[in-house]
Amino acid sequence: MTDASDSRALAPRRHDEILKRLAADGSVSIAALSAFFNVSRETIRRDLKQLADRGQLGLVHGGATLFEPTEPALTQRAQENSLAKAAIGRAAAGLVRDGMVVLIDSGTTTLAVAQALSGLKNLTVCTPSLTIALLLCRQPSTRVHMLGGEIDSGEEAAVGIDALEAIGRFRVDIAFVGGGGLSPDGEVTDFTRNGAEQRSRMIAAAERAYFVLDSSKFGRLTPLRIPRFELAAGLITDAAPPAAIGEAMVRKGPKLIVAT
Amino acid sequence: MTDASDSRALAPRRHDEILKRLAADGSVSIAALSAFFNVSRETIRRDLKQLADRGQLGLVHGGATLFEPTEPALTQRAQENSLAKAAIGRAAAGLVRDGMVVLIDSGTTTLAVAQALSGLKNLTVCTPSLTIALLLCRQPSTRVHMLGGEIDSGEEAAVGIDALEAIGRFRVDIAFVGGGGLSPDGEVTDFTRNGAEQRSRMIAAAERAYFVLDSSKFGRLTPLRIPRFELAAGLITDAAPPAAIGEAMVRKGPKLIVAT
DNA sequence: AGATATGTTGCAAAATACGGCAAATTACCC
DNA sequence: GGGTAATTTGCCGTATTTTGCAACATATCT
Repeated sequence: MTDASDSRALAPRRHDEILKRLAADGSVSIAALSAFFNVSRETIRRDLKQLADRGQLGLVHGGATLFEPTEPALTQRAQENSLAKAAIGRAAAGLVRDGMVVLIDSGTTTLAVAQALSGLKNLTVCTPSLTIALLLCRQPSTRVHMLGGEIDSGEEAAVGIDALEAIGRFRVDIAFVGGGGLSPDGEVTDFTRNGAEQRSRMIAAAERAYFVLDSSKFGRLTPLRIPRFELAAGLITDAAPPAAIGEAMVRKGPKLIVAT
Repeated sequence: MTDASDSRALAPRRHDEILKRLAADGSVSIAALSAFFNVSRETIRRDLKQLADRGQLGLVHGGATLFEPTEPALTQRAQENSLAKAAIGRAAAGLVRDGMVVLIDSGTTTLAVAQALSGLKNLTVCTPSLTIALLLCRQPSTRVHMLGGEIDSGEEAAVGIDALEAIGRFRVDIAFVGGGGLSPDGEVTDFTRNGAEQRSRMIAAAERAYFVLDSSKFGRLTPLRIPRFELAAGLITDAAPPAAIGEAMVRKGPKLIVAT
């Protein structure tokens, strides 16, 4: 209207400016933006909503911040469903014998598995998880091999090329692998391409591989299938999944193991 | 009330700042934060509670501290001579600039260096130490690359062939390397063949390499010379070594840097 | 024990989010 | 150029969230 200075271009001009400010400051406020553009708060809110739908920022009360698919912190995730995870850990540890080479994926459920291994002797453990490596290297008579590589700060574990290559160098007796969800058609899926590939290689590297997923993951949809998922020996969980999902998975190969 | 000019503090913005300060100082106080943000103590308390629920910090009376699960042996060693080590850490961090690639060896003195890096941005850090990797991967805008390999349970760090090879893949701006002792003839020495070789490669991989040794190591005799030790740019320590030792070292190449 | 500082809770005020609806602008067709 | 449909934008009322205040319980210090 009366502003006329640069109101010539419409929404896209605002969007560009918003993203610019966001990149500069880390966050933007609706009040400041509406004052700057001489438009109403609702308009800015709609702009932000559009940008949020496109995944270019994250909405918060009063404005927006850089999009961050922040999974909850590891320490908190470890406590959610901790009873179920402990049960899964015990069941998993029951499959391990003294002297085995064990591959343990990153994640909170696998951390519970690691904690349950304390009674065993002469294990060789490979893991990409900093937390698990630290935990187990303090156990006497356990040899730990850390899979190196770039650290994902959310998982606090190595991901990427170096970790992938390192996995291939091991002959593993038994692997415990996490996942992002168990899809309705009975497949374990993951959040990222890297993660899916890494887990796939873990399965391939192990004599026997077990997924460990707590029941909150049932039916959850995450974008990527884990290749060669069906080579896994089984899925260890804390409650029976819906019949349709469980049967679909068992038909593809992996056994279903419900820990109590 | 409405602080017109001041960029209105979105709740998540406060959270970011709180975490930043926490990482920098190790602890934050409610009084200081409420003064800084111009909000009431209750608001800060609610912020801290949320962050604590997410496991991102630990609450204490009057504020919050870094959440530290359980780290026995190593952290205990880190306490010894901690004042000296902190000084060394600060001096070392002063040599680092935003955006550098930093290689940090395992050990308690190097851990102090890692802790002192918190103010810097866009660092890429390589380390064989589980503890340092875990610490720094929680820092925003810091990329961590864990050197993989078999974990030495005393050092809680990767040693051996895999770590040696991984070091060679990096182009490093600056490296901070530990050692077992500073021998009477002015050379840094180590306990094990593997350790000496690993440290040697770290020196070779870096544009500039600095040893970090606290003064308790002066004159200590450990069995193995660190090959190519003289390529290091300097030795950072907390007190001047005996003149004979210091002069012997400086003649071989490395400068002597005494932190205060 | 007394004094000071901190934590906790309930409640009210302010700011913000969300939906519906009308006005203004733009695009489009004839 | 006129007219109509579609989109954008602003305004309003209500629901939700956030924040500050006050009163009281608890902890810490001297």
